[in-house]
Amino acid sequence: MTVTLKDIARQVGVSVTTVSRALAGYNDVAESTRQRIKSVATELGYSPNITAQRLQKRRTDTLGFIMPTFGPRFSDPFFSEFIAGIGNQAAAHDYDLLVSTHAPDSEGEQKAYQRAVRRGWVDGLIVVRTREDDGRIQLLCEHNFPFVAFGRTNDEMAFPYVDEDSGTGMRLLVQHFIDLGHRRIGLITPPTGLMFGHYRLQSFYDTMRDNNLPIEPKWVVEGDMTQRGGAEVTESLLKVKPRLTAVIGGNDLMAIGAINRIQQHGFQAGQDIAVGGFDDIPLAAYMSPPLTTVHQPIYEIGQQTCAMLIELINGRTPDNPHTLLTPILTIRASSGKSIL
Amino acid sequence: MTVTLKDIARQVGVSVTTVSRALAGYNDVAESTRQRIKSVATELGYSPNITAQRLQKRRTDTLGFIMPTFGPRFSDPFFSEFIAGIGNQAAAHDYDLLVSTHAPDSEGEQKAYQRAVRRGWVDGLIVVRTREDDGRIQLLCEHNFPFVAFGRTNDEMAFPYVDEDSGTGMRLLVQHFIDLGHRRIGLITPPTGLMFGHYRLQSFYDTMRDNNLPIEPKWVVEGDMTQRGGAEVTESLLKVKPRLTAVIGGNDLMAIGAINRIQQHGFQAGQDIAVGGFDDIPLAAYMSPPLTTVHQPIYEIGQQTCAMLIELINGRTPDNPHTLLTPILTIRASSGKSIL
DNA sequence: ATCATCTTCCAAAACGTTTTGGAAGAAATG
DNA sequence: CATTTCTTCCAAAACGTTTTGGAAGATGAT
Repeated sequence: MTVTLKDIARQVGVSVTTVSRALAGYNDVAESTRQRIKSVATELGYSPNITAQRLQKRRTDTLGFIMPTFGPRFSDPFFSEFIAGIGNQAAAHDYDLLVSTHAPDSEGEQKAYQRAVRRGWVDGLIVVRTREDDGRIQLLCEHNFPFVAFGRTNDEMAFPYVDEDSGTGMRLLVQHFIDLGHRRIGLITPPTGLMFGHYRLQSFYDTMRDNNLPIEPKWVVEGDMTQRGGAEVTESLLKVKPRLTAVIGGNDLMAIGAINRIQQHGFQAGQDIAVGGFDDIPLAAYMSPPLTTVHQPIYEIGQQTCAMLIELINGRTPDNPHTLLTPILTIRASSGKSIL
Repeated sequence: MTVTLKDIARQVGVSVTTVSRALAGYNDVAESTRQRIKSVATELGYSPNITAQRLQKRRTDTLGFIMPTFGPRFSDPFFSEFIAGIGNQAAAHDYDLLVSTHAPDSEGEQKAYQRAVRRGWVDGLIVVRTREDDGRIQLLCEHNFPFVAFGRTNDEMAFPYVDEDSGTGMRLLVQHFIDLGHRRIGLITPPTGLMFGHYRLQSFYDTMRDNNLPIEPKWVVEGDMTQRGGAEVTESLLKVKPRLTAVIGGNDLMAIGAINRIQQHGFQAGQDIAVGGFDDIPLAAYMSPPLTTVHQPIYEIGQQTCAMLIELINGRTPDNPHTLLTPILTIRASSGKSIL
C-alpha cells in the first residue's frame, strides 16, 4: 500500500531515475518536470523507504548504546540524563539511537556487541562504564569498529574517549574532608573492575598518604552502585572503632544509602558523620542534608561522546580524541563543618 | 569487504539461493551441501546484512520510544526504569529499541511521530505520559499505526494501553492523610494536560468531598515534575493560612522538592507537615524522612506495554488491551503520625 | 553545415537478502 | 517401461532506493 518511486514515475510518466533525482534536488532534471513530480509526490503522500535507502547507502545512520544494567529491575538517574545527552546530540545530526540493556559482562552483553561489530546494525557504538581489561573495547578495537567510550581503560590500546578526571575529583573531596579535620574516612567503592572505581580508589589512597594519614583496610568496602547496596555496606563501616568521622560514597546513590543508614543508627549525617558522594545527580541538592558531591556534567559528557562518535563515523578525526573533564567539588551540608 | 551470500556461493560452487536456504534451515538442500556451506560461512565469518533482510521482509523488528523530556538537561529515574522494562522485553523477543528524546508537544516531537507513521522506520511505538487531546495518539490512530500507550486519554478513541489506576492511588493517599487527622491538604499537580495529572487531581477533589472537607484554590498548585519545580511552588503552599498540615506531590521528585523546601523553612517534614508522593522511585525509601508514596511498578509496566505492542505487531489481539494496574500505598515516615 | 556543448532524460546495475516457480535427475510406483 | 514422486538445486524476481554511464535532442559556435 505504501507509495514508492515507481508509483510516482508511472503517474507522471517518467522514469524512476528521474523521480529520484528530481526529489533529491539534482539539477539535471527540468524545473517543470521537477514541479510535476513534486506535486504528485505530495499528493500521493510519498515518503522514501528508509530501509531501502540504508541498504543502498550502506550505512544505517544509527548509533548504538548498550546500557549496562545491574539486575533486571534497574533505575539510575545517571542513565536518563546520559541518554538525553546522546539522544539530543544524535537527533541534531539526524542519527537514530538504538538502545539495548544488558547486565555487565553477561552473555547477552557479549552477544549484543558481537552483533554490533557486524556492520549493518549500527554505524557506531557508545560504551559507558569502562572496565579493567574491558572485553567490549578489545572486541571493538579488533574489528576496527567505530566507537567512543565514556571512560578509559587499563589496556594500552588507543581509542577515543571522554572521561571525567575521577582522580582529581576524589582528591578534591578527600582533601576537603581532611581540611575540615577528618582523619578517619571511610570509602564505599564501586564494584571492582570498573575503571572509574579504580581511579577513585587509587586517588583516595594517594590523597590520604600525601596527607600522612593511615588507612585501615576496614575503612574501605565495596558497594554495587545502588542506594540499597550503599546502605547495606555502611553497616560494616559503622562498626569500625574508633568511629569513622566521614564516609565517601563511590556515587551519589550509595552516598544516599549511607546517609540513610547512618541516620537509622541515630547519628546525624553532616554533624556526627560527614558524607560525600560522586556525580551530583539532580536529587543530591534536595537530600536532607543536601549532599556534598563531585559534580559530573553527565548531560554534556553524553553530548560530547556522541558528537565525537559522529565525527569518527564520518571519517573525520576528532580534534581531541582524549577529552578529560575536570570535575568540580560541590560543597553542601552533608560534609558538615570543621571538626577541628 | 564484508562477506555476503554471493561470496559463499562462489566459494562453495553453488547458487546464492542454495546458500540462503541452507543457512535458513530449509530441508530442500542436501545435508552434505549444507555442511559445506556452513563451514565456509563460518570460515569466512559470514553474518547476514540486517538492512537487506529488513528490506526484503518489509519489517524492521524495531520498536520506537519517543521520550518526552522536559528541557534539554533532564533526569528522571522514572525513565531509566521504564526503558529497562521495555528494553529487556524487546530483547527477549528479538526486537531492537529505538529511542529519541523530544520536548512534549514540541515541533521536534511532532516530526518524530510523523516520521514514525511512515512505515519503514519502526514497526510500532510506545507512547508515555499521555495528554488530554493527545495529538500523538490521534495521529497514530489516523494512520492505523501499531502502538501501545502507557496511560489513557480523554478522547473516546479505542487504543490499547496499560495504565495505573491513578484515581485509586490518589484516593488511598488522601484518605490515609485524612485518617491521620489532616484537614488542610495541599497538592502539587503535574503540568496541566497530562492525563495522569488529571486523574489525580480529580480524585483528590473527589476524596476530599467524600469526606466533607472543603478545598481552597490556593491549596492546589502546579509543578513541572522536577524536584526543583516542586520546591519552588511549595513556597506558595507554605504561605497558606491557616497552615496546611499535609502536602501531596504529583510525583516523587516534586514531593522531594517539597520536603526540601519545608525543611528550609524550619519545619520538620513528617512531623509539622506530612508529605506524600507518587511513583515510589527507588530513592523514595532512602529520603529522610522516608517518603510515603503510591507505588507504581514502572519496570513491570514497561514490560507489559512492550509485550502488548509486540503482540499487536504480529497481528495477535492482546488478551487485555486495556490493562489497569491497581497501585499500592507505601506508608513511610514522611506521612507522620496521627495528629488527632 | 558541421562540430561541440548543454540540457534533460533513462535503462540498467547495484546494495544483500528471501521467495517463487520450476528443472533435472534419481527413486519409487504402476 | 512409463509414470509419478522425491530430492536437490537454481535463475530470476522482488524489496525500494541511488548511481552510473550514456543517449537524444536542442542550442551554440565556427
